[in-house]
Amino acid sequence: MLLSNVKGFVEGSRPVRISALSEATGVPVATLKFYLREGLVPPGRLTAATQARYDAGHVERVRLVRALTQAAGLSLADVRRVLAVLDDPPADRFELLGAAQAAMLGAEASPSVAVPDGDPWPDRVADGLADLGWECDPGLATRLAGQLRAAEAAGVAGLKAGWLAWARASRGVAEADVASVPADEAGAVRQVVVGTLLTDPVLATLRRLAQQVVAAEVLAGEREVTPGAGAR
Amino acid sequence: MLLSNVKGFVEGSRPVRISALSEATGVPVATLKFYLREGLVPPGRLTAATQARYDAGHVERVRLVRALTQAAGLSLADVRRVLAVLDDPPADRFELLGAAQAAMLGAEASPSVAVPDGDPWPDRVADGLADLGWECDPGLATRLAGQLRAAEAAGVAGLKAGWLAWARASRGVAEADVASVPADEAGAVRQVVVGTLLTDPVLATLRRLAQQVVAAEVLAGEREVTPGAGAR
DNA sequence: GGTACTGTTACGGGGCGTAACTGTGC
DNA sequence: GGCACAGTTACGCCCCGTAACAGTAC
Repeated sequence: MLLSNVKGFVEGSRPVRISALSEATGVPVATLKFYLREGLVPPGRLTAATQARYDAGHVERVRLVRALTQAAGLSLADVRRVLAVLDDPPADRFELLGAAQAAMLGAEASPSVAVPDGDPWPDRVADGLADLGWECDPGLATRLAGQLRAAEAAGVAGLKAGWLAWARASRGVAEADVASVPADEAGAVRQVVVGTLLTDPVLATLRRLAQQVVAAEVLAGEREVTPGAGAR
Repeated sequence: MLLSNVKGFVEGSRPVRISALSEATGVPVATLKFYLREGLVPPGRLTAATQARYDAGHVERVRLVRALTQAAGLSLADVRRVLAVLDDPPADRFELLGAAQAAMLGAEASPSVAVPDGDPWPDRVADGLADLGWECDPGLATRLAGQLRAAEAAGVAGLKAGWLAWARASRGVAEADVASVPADEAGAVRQVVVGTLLTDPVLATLRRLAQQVVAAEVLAGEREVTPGAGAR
């Protein structure tokens, strides 16, 4: 579907009917009606009691919903939260990031597995963040501790040392993230929320790619050290 | 639920009945039966036609299934694929990583959004990986291109420069990953598969934490440069 | 013989649409 | 007057369990 220049959306993109909206986005009319019903897409401008028009904003909105559900894997309930922040962005730029992130935290699995009282992870995380000089939202830190605990409980090794290494690497990611945030208010929210959500899968893929590269190097090194010998 | 030391699982953990398995894992009996039916948990050892025993392996298996579904957000179909690899790990250590990763690629959303012919991303990705000196699975590279394309189509900015920065940061993550892989065959598969899946959410959280830290620094810098002025 | 199991079948609820229906406008 | 459209209601599919049941063992 090579769209974006479809019947009636050539450029000036004057308002169109729902069938054209469907063509422009590749989303079935019935599904568009469903999104309208659910309030994920704002209603069209009524030209009569039973006639409505949709504009370029609707096209973008529909595409956004589809991107968040299909590419980022969000549920419609999560999408609703995200859209709420986009539609009503916080005025203060200092609150922006927090609000944007709060909108995402419904997603991402990990239904806040409660951490039992004696668990060492909350302290470890707090200490580690302090060592890094990271001052941040305690809610996120708790979340992190819970995730680490769950992984360890499932038998994952190397977390104690690993998570700090990951944290340092994450700084590099975040620097690229922040550098790409535009100056204008609305654009900033959108970039932070949509950008982060849609590029989380990108990072997952990059991690796997990098694992392949690093593993290949390590294995090559092993071969050199113990030529002719198998693994180990 | 402070478990792991429950009735009958004190240490020697001789085989027990399903109700004890339920108590030990915190999973309802009906759900355990469902998992057994689905083959996600191997059947117990029958002591009579209608009596079975479950051992420590079952406990671990159930916990693993729960961790993968609840903490990592996998569907049961994905869990099934992962378990298949764990149960029958590739013999060659060089194939191990590929097989382990293949088992994960059913998850993570992004249903392989087909990239249209004229799209620049496949070439950009190929060039970028070549510049980095990364030699890796073309399937993953294609996946990456598709994800980047989807993000850009949704209006995310800064990807052209950003993804390379992320790639470099990902190397650091992967080094920590690979360093934690144990020498023995079965343990290695488990660590790669389970470790990666369960710590993807950890990385997402770390990214958000790092965003807060970096953003705070940048905003502090802006304040210094333009004292008294609001956000730019 | 009552209770705790075994395996099986039937049912339920949430999520995400899709199809069908009844108007109204052009 | 035939067709496209608007809004609504009903239905369907998949996923993930849960409840209920019949038949053994202890």
